[in-house]
Amino acid sequence: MGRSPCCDKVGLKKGPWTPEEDQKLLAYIEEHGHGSWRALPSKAGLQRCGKSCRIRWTNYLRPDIKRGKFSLQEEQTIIQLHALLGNRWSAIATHLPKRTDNEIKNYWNTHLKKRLTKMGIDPVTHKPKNDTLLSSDGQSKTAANLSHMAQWESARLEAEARLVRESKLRSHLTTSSSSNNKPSSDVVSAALPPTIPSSRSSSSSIDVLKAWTNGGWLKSNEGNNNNNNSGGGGIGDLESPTSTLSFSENNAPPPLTIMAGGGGGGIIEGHNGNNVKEEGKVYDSLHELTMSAMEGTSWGSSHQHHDVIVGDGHVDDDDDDPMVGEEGFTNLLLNAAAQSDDRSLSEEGGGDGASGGSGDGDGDGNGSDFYEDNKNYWNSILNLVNSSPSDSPMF
DNA sequence: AACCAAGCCAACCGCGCCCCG
DNA sequence: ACGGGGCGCGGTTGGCTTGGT
Repeated sequence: MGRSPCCDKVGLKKGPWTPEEDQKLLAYIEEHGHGSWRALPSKAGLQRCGKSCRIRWTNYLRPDIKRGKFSLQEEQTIIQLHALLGNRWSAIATHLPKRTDNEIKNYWNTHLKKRLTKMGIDPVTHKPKNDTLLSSDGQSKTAANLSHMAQWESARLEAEARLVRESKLRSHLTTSSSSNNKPSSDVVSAALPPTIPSSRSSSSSIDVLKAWTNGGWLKSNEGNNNNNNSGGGGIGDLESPTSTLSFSENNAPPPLTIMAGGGGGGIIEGHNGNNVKEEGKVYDSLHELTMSAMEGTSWGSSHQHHDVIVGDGHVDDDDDDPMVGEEGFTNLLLNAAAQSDDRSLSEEGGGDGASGGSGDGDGDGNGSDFYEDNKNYWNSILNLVNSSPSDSPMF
C-alpha cells in the first residue's frame, strides 16, 4: 500500500531555513517542547512540515550540538564504532554525545570513507581491499577478524535490540498507565531533555562489548596468543560475553549468557530455566541470530575471510591469533590519518589516552606489537564507551 | 578574473518500526 | 488482527563554497 506523505506538501516551504524560521522554531520548542512534530508547525507559525521541523531541530538547532571540526579522537571513535556497528549512525552518535548522526554520517562519507579507501582499506569491512598487501605480516587476517567481530556484534546488536525493545515495551506498559494518554514516544521525550539523541540498541550493545572485553575476550586471547584455537581457541573460545543490558529495574529480565562455545558453535543459556521461557521470543531471535552469525550466514558461508568457523564451532584461522593486529590495523589507519591531517593533535588535547597505543613509536603494529595492539584496540573502544553516556537515557 | 571541478553539508526522501484505536 | 499515524533512521540530493587552472 502506498504510504501517505508525512504532511500535506501544498503550500509548505522547503529548502534552507531562514533565521526567522529558526527563531520561531527555537522559541516554540523552548516554551512548549516539541510535542507532536506534526502539529508543531501550525502552532509555531511555520510553513513547514513537521518532519522538516524535527530534522532542523535535531540536526541544527538543538542547544547541545557541538559544531565544527571533528577531533582526532572523535575520528577514532567513529572509525572504531563503525567497524563494530556499521552504518548505524544513530548508535554511533550516541557515543559522540554532541554530534548528530547526520553530521557523523556526512563526515564519514566525505572524509573518513575516502581516507580509508585511499589507503586501500575497504570502508565497509574495514579490511584491506587487497589482502596480499598485508598478508605478509598477518594484518589482512586480523582485519578480516575485525570484520568477523563486526558481523558478530552486528548480529548480537539485532538480538539485543529486540531484548531492549521488549523491555521497553513492558516498561512503557507500566509507565504509560500512569501517564495519561501520551504516546509512548512522548513519554520518553517528556522524561528527557528533548535534545538527547536516542538509540534503540547501541548502548546495550556496547554494554555487551564491555562485558566481552572485560570478561574473557582479551584473556582468552592472552592464552592463545602464540598458537591458539585448538580445543577452543579464538573466537570460538570466547568467554561468555554476558549481557549487561541495563533494564529498568522493575522489568529487568534475567541475565542472558551467550556462550560462543567451543562445543556446539554457541550456547545461550538463561541463568535459570524459566528465564528463557519468559523471553521465549527474544530467546529465539537471539539464538537464531547468534547461530546464523556464527555458523555461516555471515562467517562460514561468506568465504570472504581466511579463517573458517568449523563445524564444532571453533575458529580455524590458520593458526593466527584471531584478534591479533586489529589495533595495529586501526592505528595504522589512524596514525596515517593523523599524519596526513593538517590538524595538530594538541588542538583537542591529543594524548588523552583513549587511543591506547596509537602513538607507539613505529605504530605499524607488526610482529610482537600485535598482541599489545590487540589489547589496546579493545581497551580503546572500552575507554571510549566508558567515557560516553552509555548509561543511555533510553534505558 | 572567469570558469570548472571537487568538496562539503543541510535538508529531503522513503522505508521500517512501534504504538494506538 | 489490522490499518493508519507518528517518528526515527539511513541513503541521497542539491546548492553553496573552495580550490585549481
